[in-house]
Amino acid sequence: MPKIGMEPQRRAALVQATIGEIGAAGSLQVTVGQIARRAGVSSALAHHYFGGKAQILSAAMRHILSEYSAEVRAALAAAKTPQDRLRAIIAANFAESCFEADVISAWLNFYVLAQRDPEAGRLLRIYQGRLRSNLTHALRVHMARPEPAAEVLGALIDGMYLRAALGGAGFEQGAAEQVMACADALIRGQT
Amino acid sequence: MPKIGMEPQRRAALVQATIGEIGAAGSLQVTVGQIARRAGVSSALAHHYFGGKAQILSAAMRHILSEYSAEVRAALAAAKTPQDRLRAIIAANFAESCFEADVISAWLNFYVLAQRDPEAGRLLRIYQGRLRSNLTHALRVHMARPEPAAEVLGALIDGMYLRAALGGAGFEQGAAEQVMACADALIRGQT
DNA sequence: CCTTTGATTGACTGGTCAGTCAATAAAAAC
DNA sequence: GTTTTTATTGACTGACCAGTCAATCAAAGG
Repeated sequence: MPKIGMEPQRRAALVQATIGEIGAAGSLQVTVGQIARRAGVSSALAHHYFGGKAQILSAAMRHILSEYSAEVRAALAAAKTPQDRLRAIIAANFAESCFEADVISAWLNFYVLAQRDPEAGRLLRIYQGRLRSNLTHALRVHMARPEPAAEVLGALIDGMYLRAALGGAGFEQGAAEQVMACADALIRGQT
Repeated sequence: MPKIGMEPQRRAALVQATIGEIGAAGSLQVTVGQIARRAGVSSALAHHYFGGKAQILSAAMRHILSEYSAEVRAALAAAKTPQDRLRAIIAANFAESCFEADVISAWLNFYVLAQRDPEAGRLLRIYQGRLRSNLTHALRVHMARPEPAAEVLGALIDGMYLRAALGGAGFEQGAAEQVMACADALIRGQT
């Protein structure tokens, strides 16, 4: 019973399924067949809409990054005072929609993909650039030379993701607080 | 002309070739054939000595981790004063033998492997545990409650590796200095 | 109606790769 | 000098998988 206008739904389902499969497998070596099955369609349809596995992966990556962007933008908009902005950014980075097993695993795998696929590298560099810029702005209220601290906090957030990917225990909130504590120390201990 | 006692040499060459291939490909999807060719032997011989691809990967991982351990141990032994220890550990983490394109790439890929292979996860957790322990000890000279700072510095070092894996510019020495600056700030700004 | 268009699939293909095995050859041991 | 051990490989196989294609089905448009 082919209904019309399926494309957007199928695309979304496939993207979601891709993240789920990557998370479950802990690897980019998921077959188009697995992804398609999880999305409830045939692998041929996945190829039909996306063209190839590379495009499916790319779409999944864009989805994660855009969801992340939305989270940060919302947090920034909700920040009452300039001082709030720093905490808002850090909290957004560990919000549920981003800091979740499947997403973290996919995100880690995208770093690997970036070593091979220039497009993936470009996307990741854009993400890093935005994070740096956001942190720099937020830190400027607190310190004269915010750049080094922004760099450190950006790397620290990535490091927390990496450790979360390794599994371990209840990072979920601890991570955000540790990053905030580090931010406080950087502000207080500025040279 | 089969000489005797080749096994150790072949194993070492294959391990080295594995790291090289992973670094070149930016992925664990390197074939046993590629690894073997780089090591100058047939893929059958690689299977003969290691049993399978999983064991080759595991051996490469152990090699990187043990080289890393040696670097840290040497740095710690060379530290004159207790205050030196912290800088020594951080410097060792960014020493040439560890902080090199191929090795970083392989190390990142091992984090991915750890999501699927419990043995890889175990090894990585041992590495993290040692780093935490070393940092905690070194920080105790400077602060009453070193644990949170050690946690943060460990994650920060991992984050720096992750960013180095993404390529970018001359991290090589900048990274170490940024981590040291962060350590100073944590010590100075302790609550 | 009938035809165009979008949705959807099963079946097929060409290529790749981990792992096996029997064979060869040289050193070592007896 | 024969046997054992170690080193080494080419050739094979069984599985898996991305991508293709022709066919089917139903809604929409005329």
